[in-house]
Amino acid sequence: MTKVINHIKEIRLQRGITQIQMAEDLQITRQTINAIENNKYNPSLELALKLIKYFDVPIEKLFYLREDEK
Amino acid sequence: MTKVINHIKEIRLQRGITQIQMAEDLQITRQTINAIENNKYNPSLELALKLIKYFDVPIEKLFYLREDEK
DNA sequence: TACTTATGTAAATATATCTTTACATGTAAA
DNA sequence: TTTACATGTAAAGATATATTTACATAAGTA
Repeated sequence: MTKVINHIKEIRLQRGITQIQMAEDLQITRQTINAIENNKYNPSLELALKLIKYFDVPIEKLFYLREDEK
Repeated sequence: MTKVINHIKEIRLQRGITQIQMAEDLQITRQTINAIENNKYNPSLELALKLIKYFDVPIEKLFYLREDEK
């Protein structure tokens, strides 16, 4: 079973940005950021592309696939 | 308004792969491939990452954001 | 203590993504 | 013409993604 892993929280903290700031910058809700950081669900492709642009990092620094048991 | 543009059909045809072949390789339905190629909806992030891996191209060759009127 | 800020979380709701089944069209080959 | 193959499409249903509103906690500070 394949899962998407994200490193949004680490990168956000490295840069000293709050969830609130991110939510405002990206025009989404803070709860969406929080849910994604805490792996409640994956962002849509559109939001993922915006996140890549926002942090200006190559995609593999933010997201990658992991093969899991079950 | 932001839209996700994809170049899956072009790259698939360049490589001489059918929708049916892709669907089998990626373990999804042919209708999903077709719908994405014809912009009925965007792939999930998980499927987008699998597509990048499948074609072995940088993400910007497959997907990018376009700012649109309305 | 009281106040503020950042974060985690929950429920209800709306919309998006994907599957299954099915039918249609176009093209190329026998 | 008939057959096979690739593609487009539609409806119903399941699950995922995202928003809104609201409440909670922890840490830092006045």
